[in-house]
Amino acid sequence: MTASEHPRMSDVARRAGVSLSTVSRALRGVPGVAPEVRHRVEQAAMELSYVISRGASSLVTGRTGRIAVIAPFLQPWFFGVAMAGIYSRLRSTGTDMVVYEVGDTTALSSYLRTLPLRRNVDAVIALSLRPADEELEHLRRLGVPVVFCSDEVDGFPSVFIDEAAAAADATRHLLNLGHTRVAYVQARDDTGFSWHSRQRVVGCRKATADAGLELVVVTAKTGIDGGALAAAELLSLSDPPTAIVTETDDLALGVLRTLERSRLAVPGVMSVVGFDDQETAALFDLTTVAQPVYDLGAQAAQLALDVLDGTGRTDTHLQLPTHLVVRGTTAGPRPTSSLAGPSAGESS
Amino acid sequence: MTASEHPRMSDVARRAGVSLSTVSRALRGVPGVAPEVRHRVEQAAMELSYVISRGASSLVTGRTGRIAVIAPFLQPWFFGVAMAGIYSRLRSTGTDMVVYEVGDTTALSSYLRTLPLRRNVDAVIALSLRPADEELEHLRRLGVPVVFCSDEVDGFPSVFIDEAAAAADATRHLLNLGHTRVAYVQARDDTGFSWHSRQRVVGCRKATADAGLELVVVTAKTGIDGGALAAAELLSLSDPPTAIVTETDDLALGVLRTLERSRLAVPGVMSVVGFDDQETAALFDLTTVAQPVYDLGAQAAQLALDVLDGTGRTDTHLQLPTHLVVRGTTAGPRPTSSLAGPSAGESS
DNA sequence: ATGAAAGCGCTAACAA
DNA sequence: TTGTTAGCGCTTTCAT
Repeated sequence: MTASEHPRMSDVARRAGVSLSTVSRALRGVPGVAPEVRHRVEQAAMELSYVISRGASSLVTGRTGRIAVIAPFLQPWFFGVAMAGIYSRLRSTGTDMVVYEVGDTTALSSYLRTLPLRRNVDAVIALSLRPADEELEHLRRLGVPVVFCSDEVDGFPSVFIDEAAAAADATRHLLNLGHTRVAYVQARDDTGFSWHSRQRVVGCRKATADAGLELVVVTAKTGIDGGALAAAELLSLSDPPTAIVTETDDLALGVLRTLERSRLAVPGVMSVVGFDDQETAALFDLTTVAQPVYDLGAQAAQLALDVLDGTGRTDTHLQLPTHLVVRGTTAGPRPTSSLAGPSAGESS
Repeated sequence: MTASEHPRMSDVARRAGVSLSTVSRALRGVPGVAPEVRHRVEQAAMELSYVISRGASSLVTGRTGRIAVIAPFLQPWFFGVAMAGIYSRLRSTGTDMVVYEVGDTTALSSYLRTLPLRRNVDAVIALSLRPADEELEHLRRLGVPVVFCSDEVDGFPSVFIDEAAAAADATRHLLNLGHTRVAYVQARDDTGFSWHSRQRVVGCRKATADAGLELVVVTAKTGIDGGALAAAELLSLSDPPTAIVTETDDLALGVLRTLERSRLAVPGVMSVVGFDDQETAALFDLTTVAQPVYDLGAQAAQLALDVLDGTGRTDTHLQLPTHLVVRGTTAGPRPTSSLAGPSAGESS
């Protein structure tokens, strides 16, 4: 893409028989250009297949027309969906989306430290990512436009769900069904426990506490395999639970796998609730908490856009609704709640 | 991120007591700077938290330090994994990744048409996307650096698998098991049939033809639901197949769902083979063709990088290996191959 | 409504 | 080895 081959604004100016600044004005659609002239300029630009060099204009305007999305991972379901949501809003304004993966804490902080200085983007959307407090303080002081998506952060525009309440809903569903021994599978990755993670246990614990019960918590690596291991751990307890809530659908799928391999009927012997409601949840007939991930992304993008055009305020906190989707993996506990009994193998 | 607040190169120059160009040279690490001076400059830059404005330098160098990834969708498994692969290579060179979703043909061609003119990126990686022939010709003439990932295109660097051979492998596996009525579920989205799609049927058809058999082909919308519908269609045939190959794992999952709801044993009554080997394939014990998606992305990124630094050639075609992963959804057909018993056609 | 001129922050000759 | 001088392609006062 050798720069020399592209027509420049002066080429358009010459062809339209006007000055450089007139072309600039005409093409940007600012008022103060005679309609006839504007048309001539557009014509010329079209004939030359002229497209403006954003780099050059951002050098003077200070705006890049780009927004960064930073995420701990690129691969998991959540991020793909959220990005699709973000992109949907961005595309309509012609804003480009540049993506960074900041898997571990050091990558994140090093990104954030150089952020205000690299004028590579106009704003940042942090996807399910919470920087350390001192980083946040630093960003706040600098007044850097960062929008948090799927996390609520003081002093920054944020879009999120009520994690604790959603998790509590799921737990209460189980409690109302009559379960008295409920376990929670918490995910931890290399970054430690995410914000989600911490909020969701709190919600579950509150729900069980309100019922005068205790919550059994085990931690697991993220993903299906992590869930499978966690379930094995729970099953080896001296007094196993009769219901399991997991932090994500992936974990629930793993739990289901272990259960099936152990020939423990679901929901006969064990009830399972996930979180996310991704496509596979329906496939497995998994009861789960649905969260509007696409919208989370779209709204975050909107907030970022608002901040950029001055419409936005840093204290916009947007909470999106979740709802429990009850499917076939939850039911009341068996009268005799021992895990001993024989049980039919369940579906594949 | 107001530009005025950032320290500029001249600030560093003043602080280090050297000239602008010395700072430029020192910071870029080009030879011809006294070690002592270089150190002083780096020191000054650090103290000021100076970070270079890429926009300004790309204005003069003509290089943006950015690569575009264009994909038809952002959400599906394949794209997340491929992007993670791309990113892994890009990050090490400090190249930014800007992502565009060009779902339909018009979005794609309008992107490609303005591409050479918008100097926003140094190169483009097209993910599982094949432009129309005239677009390709146009790009070839312009000499635009485009790398095709998961597709083989003449005159452009490409990274891909042997789609036809992989699909043929899957089919032969079934044939060797003794199946004589094999069906293929082909995916079609709004863009029509992708390149994959066309290649994979060819492979299946060749395999069956070589065995003197016919291949039953049905088309389906992409995704789990599409697969479920396709399976229903196949089950309602007067002479249903005993084995089904699908274009993707997602489709296979849908097929499995319909089969399960129809109470048709897998692989007892029906064998199923997917394509991709994503995480859920193992969960469902699905026999499938594994393709190295992450590597596909990483290699494509490498080719793009190579083209940029002059190392690359436009005729680099890289074929990556696939392999059939045999799991539990495939077995020989039953002796009496009629689909007796509870029969076809249930949906949701 | 239009044009001329002065940069935006950097790199790349060219001198020294 | 270092500094000086032009621009890169635009936007933006300030005149006209």
